[in-house]
Amino acid sequence: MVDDLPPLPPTLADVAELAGVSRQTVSNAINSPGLLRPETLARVQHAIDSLGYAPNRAARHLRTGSSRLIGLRISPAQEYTANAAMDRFVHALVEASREAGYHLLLFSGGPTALGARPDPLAGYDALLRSTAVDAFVVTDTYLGNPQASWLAERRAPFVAFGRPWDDDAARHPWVDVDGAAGTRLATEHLIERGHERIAWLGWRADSRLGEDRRAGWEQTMAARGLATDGLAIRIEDTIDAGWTASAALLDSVAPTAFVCASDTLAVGVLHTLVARGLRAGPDIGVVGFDDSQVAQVVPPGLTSVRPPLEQVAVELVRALRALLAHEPCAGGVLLAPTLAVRGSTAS
Amino acid sequence: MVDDLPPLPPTLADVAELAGVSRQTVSNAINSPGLLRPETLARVQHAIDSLGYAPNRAARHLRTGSSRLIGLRISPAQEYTANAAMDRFVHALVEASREAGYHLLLFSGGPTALGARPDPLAGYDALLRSTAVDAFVVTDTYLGNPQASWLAERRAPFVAFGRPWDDDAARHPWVDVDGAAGTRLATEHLIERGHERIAWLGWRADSRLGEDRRAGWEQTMAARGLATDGLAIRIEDTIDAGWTASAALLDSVAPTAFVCASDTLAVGVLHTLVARGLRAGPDIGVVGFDDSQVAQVVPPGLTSVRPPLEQVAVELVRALRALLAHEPCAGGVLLAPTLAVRGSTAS
DNA sequence: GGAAGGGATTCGATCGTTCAATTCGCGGAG
DNA sequence: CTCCGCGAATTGAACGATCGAATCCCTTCC
Repeated sequence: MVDDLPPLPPTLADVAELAGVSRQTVSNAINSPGLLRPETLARVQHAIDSLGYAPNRAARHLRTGSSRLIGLRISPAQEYTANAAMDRFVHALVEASREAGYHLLLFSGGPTALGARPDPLAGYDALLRSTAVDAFVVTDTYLGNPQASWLAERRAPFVAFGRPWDDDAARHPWVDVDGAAGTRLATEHLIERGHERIAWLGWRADSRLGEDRRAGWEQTMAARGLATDGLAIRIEDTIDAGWTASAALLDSVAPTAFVCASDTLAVGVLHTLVARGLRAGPDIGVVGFDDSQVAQVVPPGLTSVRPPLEQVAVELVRALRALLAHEPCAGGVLLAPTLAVRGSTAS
Repeated sequence: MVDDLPPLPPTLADVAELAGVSRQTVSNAINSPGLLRPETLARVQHAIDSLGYAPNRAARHLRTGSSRLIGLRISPAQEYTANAAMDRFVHALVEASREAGYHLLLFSGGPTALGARPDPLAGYDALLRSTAVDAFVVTDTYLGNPQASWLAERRAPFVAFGRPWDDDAARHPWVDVDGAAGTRLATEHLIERGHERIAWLGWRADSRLGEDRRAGWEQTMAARGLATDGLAIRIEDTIDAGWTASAALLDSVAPTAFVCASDTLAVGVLHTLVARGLRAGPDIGVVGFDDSQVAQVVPPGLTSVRPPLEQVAVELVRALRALLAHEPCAGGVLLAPTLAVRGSTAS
């Protein structure tokens, strides 16, 4: 039995020979076509096409020092929450990267299984030292981002999805979604529907991200002259916490609507309503944050703040290209979310 | 202002000089430590550690021909469905690959924007010819997989998640989830809870995947001597279709439970129940398929067949390693799902 | 004592591309 | 007629690792 291997891909030299030019000329045809005489270019192009030539990435990477790969660390999918935004974001990032001639390299946080502290830096270091990627996209900067400062310290190129909340000295480019603007949209939407007692379900006060979103609710309420006393509560980001807290609020201050820091919390509210025989929408308004798949499909549809992830991805890649081209750092970009209106705020 | 660049990473030669050995000895220390005398190995190791050396992936790739990268094409996240399994799967695959010393390279299907047919092969070809990846994981083989036969034709190494339903000549390794076993679990679970009129909500008959899942329901019903006449319906995989179809079934044959080919369809059933004031669980049993985040969090919790994606990923990587080591193809692997029981089948 | 053996280490070439420097060819200016 | 200048194409070296073959050194055996 003959174990015929796949044919070896053609190289620059093969193309050069076929076209009757030198290797370098073929290289130029690909990288700086303007240097060639039109007739030569055509001849080389024809040779490239007929051989099905594509530059060997390894050789190019070795010579130029650029792998045209962007590193993205993904954390385990959180089950039993509604935080599935990663899916949409990853795809948007793949698409934006492709248009810039980059691919995405995924890696995980190392041995999370057992016997190891969950080192947030594992993986970054190895990829950096082996020159596997040109840059990183860092996503979970809201956790006091040790990654960002660590990467900055090593002068590793990276762009963050999320503001450097805690670190005033941070000088890296970032892209973020304006959480306050999102909850402002949500609150105004509810007020327009006639609600006045609008509760806030948010995270612990040490979450800067959570406080940002809370501010949008608070500002809007104040601007409309609506009271907020006792209407805000800070809890963990789980369905059960949202469930318990919303039940307690209904019993104490009797809000007619909830603005939530996440879809997960909003789903907790939906559970309370179902348990009490109340209808989301006509009886109690509910707005989530993230526009997860859950928000889109859960009956009767959860109105939710939708982060413009496609736009975020485009801006991240734009910043990355500037960074890699050693252009001056343009600072941060703040993008406005939209509101996806569904049944949970219908009357 | 000094634009101090990141320091150049150390090379084999640097380590060799520090340790007082040749380049090749350092290379051996990394790739075949058994060849070195223990004392030499220790000396080299110390030099490696103190310099923070890691092999340059580009150089290694160029020389060995292996990029230690696995290509995975991701399609746009389908919104307004409950098919978020990709998230869990991608992470499981990243993790399994990491343990085998591989990383995942994500790519998309090319210019899906406008003016282009959605070529399912775009991306594969470019990566293959530029030797960017060692192999592919192909996931959407249920679509009559042109990828599989195309890749096989080019002798490109790949492993499929999904059986080669239509192609008897297919000789590539694959891993799949036993859909019939899953719906068997679901149907038996409902029968144990006292249900006898159990409906099937599935896909069009030309979906082999859907017919596989349907078979599990049908076999189980037959084995228990339960009638299935008029209880099965074949529709598209959308919430609206599931909604409409389940409403029609309730009016015509009045089933007490639904087994669905997907969580998306099951969510459609939930919508019907909410609209009619019926409770999922006590009134009507509902079982989905995929164990998506939606199933996990939607009130009152959707019982769902859970594909063992972590196990699938491990088997895929195992098959990939065998393939790349030119070991004989071990054929396919069929894995049994489990049932995640939740409120939608409670009494 | 010398040859044979074998484990440890070294040397030179090579993977496919791009960079830097050079050569070639041609037209116009001196 | 020579020389300069410029665009177009070529040549040789280098990126950092691994492969194959050669070399060294030390032990063992006759």
